[in-house]
Amino acid sequence: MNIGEASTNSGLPAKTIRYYEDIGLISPDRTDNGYRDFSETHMHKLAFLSRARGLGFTIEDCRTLLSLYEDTDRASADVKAMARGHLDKMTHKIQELKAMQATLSELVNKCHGDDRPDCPILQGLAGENTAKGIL
Amino acid sequence: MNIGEASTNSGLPAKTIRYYEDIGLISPDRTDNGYRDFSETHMHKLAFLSRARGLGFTIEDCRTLLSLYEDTDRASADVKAMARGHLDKMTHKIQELKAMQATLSELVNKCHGDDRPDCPILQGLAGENTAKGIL
DNA sequence: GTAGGGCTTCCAGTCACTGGAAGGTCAAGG
DNA sequence: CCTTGACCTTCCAGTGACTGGAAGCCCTAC
Repeated sequence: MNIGEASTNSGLPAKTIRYYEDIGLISPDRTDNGYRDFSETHMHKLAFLSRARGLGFTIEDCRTLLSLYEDTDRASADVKAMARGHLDKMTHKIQELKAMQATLSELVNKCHGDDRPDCPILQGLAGENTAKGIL
Repeated sequence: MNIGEASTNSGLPAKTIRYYEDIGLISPDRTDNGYRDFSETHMHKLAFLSRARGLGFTIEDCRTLLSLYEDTDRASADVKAMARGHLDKMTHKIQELKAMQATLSELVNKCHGDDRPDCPILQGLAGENTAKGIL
């Protein structure tokens, strides 16, 4: 299977697949003409990578996960620890975003949004928040 | 005020302030010895930038916001539209992260996490999800 | 005069791709 | 046999928003 088909089947752009080879995540065979040739095993790995990336794991996490996946002697505790670490980061990120969202929407609600220059959003950003300091 | 003090007062790393000058967000004066010299006005801008970045606005958003801030003829509607656009992106991002979080925590909960190799997390990533397809 | 801390510039690296140029390969149609 | 077009190859550069580090100047204190 050449890269176009591999791309279609895995949902990963061809560029991304080449990049994954570049950084050593996969090493597809080559046909005589130099084209990459993806076996079923490689397709499984691409699908694995696509899912892991889709869950927000970093490339280095994916490298580790792939090696755990291929290591039949792994301890599931190792995988679980990684996943939990990643979950913690996600939870933290969500909290952060929610805090930003809350602050900004408060400012947005205060802004009448017409053609006059008076703007509580800019005032908030400038630190002129006369009410309770939300920033 | 030189860059060290400006950094302390604004909470922005000196490197970041230099970077902001590089990309034309601020243009502090220079003293005879070549050191940057930050006026009160510049410090206000740095504080503004720090808050805007803290709310997740991109650098280009910040550039626009700063110019609106300095334009006393602005329409608050323009600011509000930007802020709303940004809020939408944040909301979207939060949804995305929550979806990842939900999927991954489901897998984590299924994983016993001991020294045996059997691991629902890896199985899920590999697409061997025998239950309802959560991935 | 020398030690330290702070300042300057410039270059390179981060992360995970993504775009584009220049060129080789292959199957179909004329 | 030639061309056309879709595919593939490699390599280089750019993204966003910094961040780290090297090499060297400036200023103050001892």
